Amino acid sequence: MGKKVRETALEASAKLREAGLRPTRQRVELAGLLFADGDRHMTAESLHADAAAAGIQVSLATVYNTLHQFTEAGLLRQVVVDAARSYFDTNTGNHQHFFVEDEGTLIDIPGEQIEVAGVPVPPKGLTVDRIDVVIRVKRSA
Amino acid sequence: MGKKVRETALEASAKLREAGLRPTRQRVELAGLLFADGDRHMTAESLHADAAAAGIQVSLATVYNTLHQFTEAGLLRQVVVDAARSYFDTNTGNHQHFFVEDEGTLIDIPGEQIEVAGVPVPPKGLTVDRIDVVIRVKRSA
DNA sequence: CAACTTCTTTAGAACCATTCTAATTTGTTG
DNA sequence: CAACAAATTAGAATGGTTCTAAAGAAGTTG
Repeated sequence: MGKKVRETALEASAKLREAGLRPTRQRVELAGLLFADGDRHMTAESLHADAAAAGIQVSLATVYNTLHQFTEAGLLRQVVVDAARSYFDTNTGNHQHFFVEDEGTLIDIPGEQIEVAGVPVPPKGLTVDRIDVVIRVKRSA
Repeated sequence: MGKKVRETALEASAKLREAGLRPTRQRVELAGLLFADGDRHMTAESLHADAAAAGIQVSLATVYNTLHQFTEAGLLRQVVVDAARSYFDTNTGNHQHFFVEDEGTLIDIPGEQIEVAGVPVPPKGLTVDRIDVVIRVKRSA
């Protein structure tokens, strides 16, 4: 147990170093929180709250910085589903999402399950960067 | 010419009345601007600017109100592609978008051209509201 | 059309997620 | 450990959006 925590901290440090990010206390601890268990969705606010709950002392500004740096380093993926706030996902692989509009929560749709056909060639001078599929769902009566 | 403008104003008034919205000067003029030519994408700011350029006197607050009312009435569709601002589309039919990230512009992908297969059944208690596909494109070197 | 009710518009304040700033602290390297 | 570069932070600033409360326009009724 104690060992496990230590290991993840070491792993996190290595991961950060590989990504060209200094393994600071805040980054290591946030990485530990983020990549400990399975896939995870979050906003800056929710991560800041979770960190506080886990006893990690980190400012909201650093949470924002970290989310962006992790995203740039390919450790996280940003998910645009809501004009009001930004979501991030620890699952960086090819997958799509359900978005529960009433709750503002995301649910992963694994792997290659969804297939998008008939995508036209983009106009001259443009190349496809990514295809995002969002399935908006509502609580049914 | 004069006649054309008058007609669109009349059409707009009718359309608004049908939607349960009072045909006020602002709403009629904005509708005229929006539904005059073909499909159109906009943000609140851009519509406000276009209105000003067209000599329509309307406050930004009213532009926001109008966009939301038109959307609720099914005259517009909201497109979520950018966490920073909200886009609206006069094309309310079933279609998807290219989003040019460098420019913040949208390009329609007509009709049934795109097909999404393999959508799983949503978790218990949830029903699909809409499926959005966004093809993010970049200016190629 | 007068009187009245209800809905709209509006300027400006308020809001809230996010970014920025400038000063302090921490990590790294020789 | 000294010295420099990079990261963190509190709090201010920003920017899109919403709210507020007051004035104005539209609809209704007699």
